[in-house]
Amino acid sequence: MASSASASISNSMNSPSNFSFSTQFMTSSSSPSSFTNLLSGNNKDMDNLSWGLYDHGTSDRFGIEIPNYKSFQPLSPPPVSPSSYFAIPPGLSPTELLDSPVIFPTSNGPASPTTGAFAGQTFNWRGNSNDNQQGVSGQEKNYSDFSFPTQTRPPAISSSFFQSSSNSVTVEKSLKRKQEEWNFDQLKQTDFSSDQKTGVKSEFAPEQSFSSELGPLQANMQSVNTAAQPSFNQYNQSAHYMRENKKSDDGYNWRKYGQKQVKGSENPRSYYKCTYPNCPTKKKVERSLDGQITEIVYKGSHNHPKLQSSRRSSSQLVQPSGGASSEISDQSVAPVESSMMQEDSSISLGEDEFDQSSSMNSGEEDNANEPDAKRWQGQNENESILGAGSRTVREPRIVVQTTSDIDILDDGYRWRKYGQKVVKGNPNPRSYYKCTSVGCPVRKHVGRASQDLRAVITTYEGKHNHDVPAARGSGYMNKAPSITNITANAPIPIRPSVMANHSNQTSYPNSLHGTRSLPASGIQAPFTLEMLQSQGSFEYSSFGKQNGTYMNQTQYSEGVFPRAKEEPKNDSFFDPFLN
DNA sequence: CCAATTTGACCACAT
DNA sequence: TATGTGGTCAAATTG
Repeated sequence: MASSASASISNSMNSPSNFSFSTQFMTSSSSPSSFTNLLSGNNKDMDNLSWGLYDHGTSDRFGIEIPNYKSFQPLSPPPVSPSSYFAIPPGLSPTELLDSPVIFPTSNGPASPTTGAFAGQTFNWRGNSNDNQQGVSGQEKNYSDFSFPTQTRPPAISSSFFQSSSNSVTVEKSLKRKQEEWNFDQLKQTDFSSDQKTGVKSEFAPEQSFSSELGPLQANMQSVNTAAQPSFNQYNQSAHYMRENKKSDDGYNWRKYGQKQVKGSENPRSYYKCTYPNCPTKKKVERSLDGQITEIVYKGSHNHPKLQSSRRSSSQLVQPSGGASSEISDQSVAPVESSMMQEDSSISLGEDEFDQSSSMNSGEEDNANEPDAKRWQGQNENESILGAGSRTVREPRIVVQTTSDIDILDDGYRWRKYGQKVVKGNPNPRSYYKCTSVGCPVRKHVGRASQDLRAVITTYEGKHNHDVPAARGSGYMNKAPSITNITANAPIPIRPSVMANHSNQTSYPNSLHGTRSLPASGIQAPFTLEMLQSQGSFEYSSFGKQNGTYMNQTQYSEGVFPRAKEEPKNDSFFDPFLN
């Protein structure tokens, strides 16, 4: 077959919130379908995925369970307001939108894991108001996080809540590092903060994290509600966080089993294990000198429901049954989570996601950049680096890692890197990968957009002549974890509108398997790296993390949903956005 | 006294 | 193979 190329942009970027395509871009991609693919992959899937993403809803500190979605935020200040991405009527809170059945058909979508419906509540769209706040004062702006509260939405938790919470930032090391490379100035992102919990992703929050992080985020959310809301000073939050963390309000009980000063960071890293019997979940938490959590990385997923009350004492054990009394959401959520979060699956947000997706198996690119992440993250390098600068109170970035091999995960195919090159017009090296399946001609290029390092552009060339390889060992197809991974790869921005139409994708999170199986076969997208790149015009937008997310999704879609092109429906899906 | 945290040592992995 | 780094263990410490 003729090879077709599709390009996806992954979110490596943390871009700020906005994800906008410039008109140019739009136009350039003459074919709607192609564009759609891009978007579709991202958007739809992403959205859906996002739900899937939050594995856990751990919410650490605050006990609020909010799924985090990390979205990547474009480093560069979003030219466009988040709203541009999708407009939400002033009076209407994102949350509402999310909640709206119409918008998010639970059937498909990404219903919130917890509730089964989008938790609009969590939807924190922090728009502008928060943007500033996060605070980041100058250095970095927070990333807008986009979080969905998985759980129930406690009434208390409201959009407002989110906003406040938004302050917290989660930072991924990778991001940080990158940030260092980049100017923070560019970073300014609006935050929508999804990540409350940990904070905001201060540094870069390129990504929005979903998934497991969500849990933490949720926690944050909760905590925020309870405590922080008012002023949301970063510092306050941070302090608050600290306390909360100790409590392990993310809904799970954690036992600290180690602390270490890691190289490259002045911040001590603490290691925690879930106290639930046989639960493999661990998390690493880095705190800045002032006690603020700069980064949280989750590894593995909980194989049990989270504890119920948000404010459980730290010592409290997990209730096996899961449900807890207090929060309805928890119960509802728990099952989802458990299913979603399989042990291996890890979700990473932020660049990690990006990385995974983009780098595919090897994650080489990212890895190269982020050596540190190795173990936990394994191939996924999710680690976030706090830049030194990150210190302003940002919320930590939460990363969920999967223990399983990532390489398979990212798009379901295995890839072998066969080259790397710097192409004209883009200082960033493009890695070249080849499908490892015998006789399969498919290749892909992965590179970062010259304009925004955070943006990862993946171009597929050729069509797979085989099905998606079974996962190694666990087979991502089979395991939930893998799903998780997938999700991880594609943080999904939550866009209500989008979600509505895509039933297919919506289901995504939950039914990744199916999705993946779809097809590998085709590849498709009309976009090529060049196209994208050339388009300097396209921007990620304001959706804050969404952008990142968006990007991720795109990528995700690539691998996972190659056929996007083939499906017209998707196109329609985007129409609204396009307009 | 108990439980949780701290912290130095050890181990595994990558370079 | 040696070295460095991150992650984990487990005794000691603390509340």
